[in-house]
This record gives sequence, structure tokens and C-alpha cells, in this order.
Amino acid sequence: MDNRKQRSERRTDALSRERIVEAAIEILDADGEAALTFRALASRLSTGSGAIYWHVADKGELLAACADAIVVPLMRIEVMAGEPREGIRLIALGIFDAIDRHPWVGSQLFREPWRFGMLQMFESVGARLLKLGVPDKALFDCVSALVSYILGVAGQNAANARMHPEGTDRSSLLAAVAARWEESDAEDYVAVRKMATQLRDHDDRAQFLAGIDLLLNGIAHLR
Amino acid sequence: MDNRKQRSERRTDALSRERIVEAAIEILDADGEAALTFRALASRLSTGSGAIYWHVADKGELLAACADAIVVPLMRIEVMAGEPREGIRLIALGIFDAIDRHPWVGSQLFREPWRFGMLQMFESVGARLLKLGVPDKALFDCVSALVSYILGVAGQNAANARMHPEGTDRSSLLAAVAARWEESDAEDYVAVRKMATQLRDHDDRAQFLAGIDLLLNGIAHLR
DNA sequence: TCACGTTTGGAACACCGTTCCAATCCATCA
DNA sequence: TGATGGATTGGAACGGTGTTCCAAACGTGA
Repeated sequence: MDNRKQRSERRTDALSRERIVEAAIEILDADGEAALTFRALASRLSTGSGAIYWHVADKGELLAACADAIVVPLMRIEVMAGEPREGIRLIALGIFDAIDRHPWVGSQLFREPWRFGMLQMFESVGARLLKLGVPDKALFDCVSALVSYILGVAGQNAANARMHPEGTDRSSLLAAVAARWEESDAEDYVAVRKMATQLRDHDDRAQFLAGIDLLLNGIAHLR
Repeated sequence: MDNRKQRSERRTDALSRERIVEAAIEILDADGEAALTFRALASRLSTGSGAIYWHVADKGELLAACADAIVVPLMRIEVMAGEPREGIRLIALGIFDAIDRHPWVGSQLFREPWRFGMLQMFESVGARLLKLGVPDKALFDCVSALVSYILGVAGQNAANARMHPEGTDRSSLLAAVAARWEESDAEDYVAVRKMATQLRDHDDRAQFLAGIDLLLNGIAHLR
């Protein structure tokens, strides 16, 4: 009779898929992708690896569940309010910022794109493009270009973060690369030299948005 | 005296960085990324792992060297001949096709983007955009959007290939996904349902090019 | 011929994901 | 109430990985 009650209330210190995912995310955020091992996870949860495997099929599913926990909530964006272009920018920025906070999501999102709220993402972006008057025939190409771009930048940011773990002084790093660009051969690298100054003080987030706007711009001028 | 001669001609069966990279690429192409282990490599070269480590620092460097061997030649494209837009399309398609043939390059290119002919790629694309009249101020954003998009699609293709190893019947797979899209809720998934038919018989390569054109289009209509 | 730096092959190490299993918990039923 | 059996746990064990280490073989200049 109180069957329902007892099922819904679980012992707080019992292992559960959510508690495992939560602990895994803590490890991922604190020490990066390579630090997430079943041993480290078991130790943090004061248990053995076998117990974890009872709740989670394997490491792939664990990573996917972690990424889900971060990404899926992002997909629930105000249904269709506001200007469509702005809506698309918000969706894109939401993903960008999430991956900025949790770089490991980038690689995961990338490794298995179809496990996540991809359907919702396609719908969110697609519906807004329809509202902008994109013809049905061009819709899929446009949405998929936007999504590819978003995931592409996401993945690259994750790679960047993996390479420059955190404390790195970003501006001096950029300055160093820019200096190298400026020193490259004046005849063979005309464009690179011109980009060097912009590289030095560019902002990843703004540049990401510029790319989105470029795509939206191209979509607006479809014939 | 024949010092030079002896240095340049190496015994054909001696181990060398190039022979190792060559063998590694064969394994990668034949059996995928997971099959490349130092043991498998050593066995193929009839040697021990220690001998390989004398020529190659670690697995990361090995993978990077393999990717270099595929990608770097692609960057040497006819200096500045032909219509700039077409040139950019050719560069992009070159990378797309290379990754289609060697999916593992996609993930590697992605993991460490700056180890490769990225400078050349920035220059090749940038110079052509300059020729198209893109103002200096917008150059970096435009190039970087194009490069991000290219790498993004590349990575996703690699992920796809990893998931559907080869023999998979692509058209029936697409049909299955499309069917699922069509069955999704009629009210909440308007756009997805419209895209389903286009998903069913789309061509990855053409769609990739459509995205490039969208970006070029947006760049052309910059104000 | 000798000596010495270069190159090799494979054993050994630490660690990983995963499997297996004995021990424990706990709700249910006789 | 006590027994029973499934759900859940913790940790040992297994096969495999990247990497290190080192004794042996090679080959080249003195």
C-alpha cells in the first residue's frame, strides 16, 4: 500500500545513478577528463568499482550521462518567444558557455552527437529559421551548418582547454603566437600577418558569435 | 669522405620514424583508431616496443605524425590561381575528402589543431578572402569561422565513421533516423518533421559544401 | 682489433576498464 | 517471527594498455 512512498524515498547515502554522475562531474570539472577513472570514482564514493557497474553499463555510458546532465537542460529554451535570430544566438551561446565551464563536455558532445538533445537542438534552430522565412528545401542544410559550426567551435575550445589546463596566462600566450605570426615570411604569409594583431586581442566568445552571425547573414541572403 | 653518401642511404630494413609512421597509418586505415597499439605496431614491424620508443616520443606524437603525413601535403595548393571562392571550396573539399578516406585524421586534427599546417590553412583561406575584398578588420573572424566549420564537420564525420564502422548500409540507416524524425510529435517538432525527408537522401559532401557557401555568402554581404 | 655510441627487442611496471563473486542488506511471505 | 531470495555492495582478479628499463647486438671510427 505504501509501496509508492517507499519506492520514491531512497536512502540518502545509497548509491544511485545520479550520485555517481554527480561525483563523476565533480572529478571531470576539477581534474579533467583523464582523471575520471573507475578507481578514482569508487574511492570518492567510498565503494568498489563493481558497485558502480551495477548502476552504469560502462565508461561510455557514464560520460554520456555526465554530458547529458549538463547539456539537456540547455535545450529547454523559451519555446518561441523573441526575435528568431536572437533566439539562435542564445542557444549557441548557451552551449558555448557550458563548454567553457565544462570543457570535457565538448569532446563528449563531439564523440557521440546523437545521444544528446540533438533533436531538440535541430528543432529549436529549425523552427526559428522557418520563422525567418527560410524555405523548406534549404532548411536542413542551414540548420546542419549552424549545428556543425557550434559543435566545431565547442570541440576546439575543449581541445584548447585540454592543452592549456587553466592557470595559463591567456593574453601572453596569444601575444606569443601573434608575434610568431608577425615574424612569418612577408611574401608568403600576407594574410596571416594581417590577422596577427586581431589574433592578439580577440575574444573567443565574440568571435564565436561573429561566426554565427556570418552564417545567419548568409542564410538571410539565400536566393 | 663518403660520409655523406652513407648518411643519406639508409639500410632499407632499418627502423626509422617514417617507416613507423607508415606502418601506423596502415593499421589506422585498416582497423581503426583503437587498433593502433604499440604492441600491434611492434608486431607488424617485427620488433619490440622499446625500439619504437627510440624513434617516437609517445603515442600522442605518433598520432600527430600520422595526421601530419596525411594533412600537410593537402595544404600545398596552387598558390593563388583561379577564382578565390572556388579556391576556398577546393581547400575545404580536400580536407573533407581526406578525412573521409582516413576518419582517424578527423579526431586527431581536432584534438591538436595547432600541430598541423594550420598556419598554411589560415593563409590560404585568408589570402583568398582578401582577394574577395574582405576588409582587414573582419578578416580574422571570417577565416576562423570557415576553419572552425571545416574542422567541425571533419570531427563529426570521424565520429560518424567510428560509430558505423564501414559495412553499414548508409541509406537504410538514414531512412531509419528519418522515419523516427517523421514520427516525432507533430506539434512540438514542426521543423524536425520538415527536415526528415531531406535527411533521408542528403549527401554529406554536398551538405558540407552548402555550409561553406552559406559562410561565403554571409561574408560577401558583410557591411 | 678494439672501444664506444647507436639501435634493438622484450621483460617488467603501473594503471586502466571490466568481470566475477562472496558477503550483505532488506522487503516479502509462511 | 524467522526464513527466503532478490537487490546491492566492495574488492580481488583478468587481460590489455602506454611506458620504462636494460642487457644484448650492431656498426663505425681510432
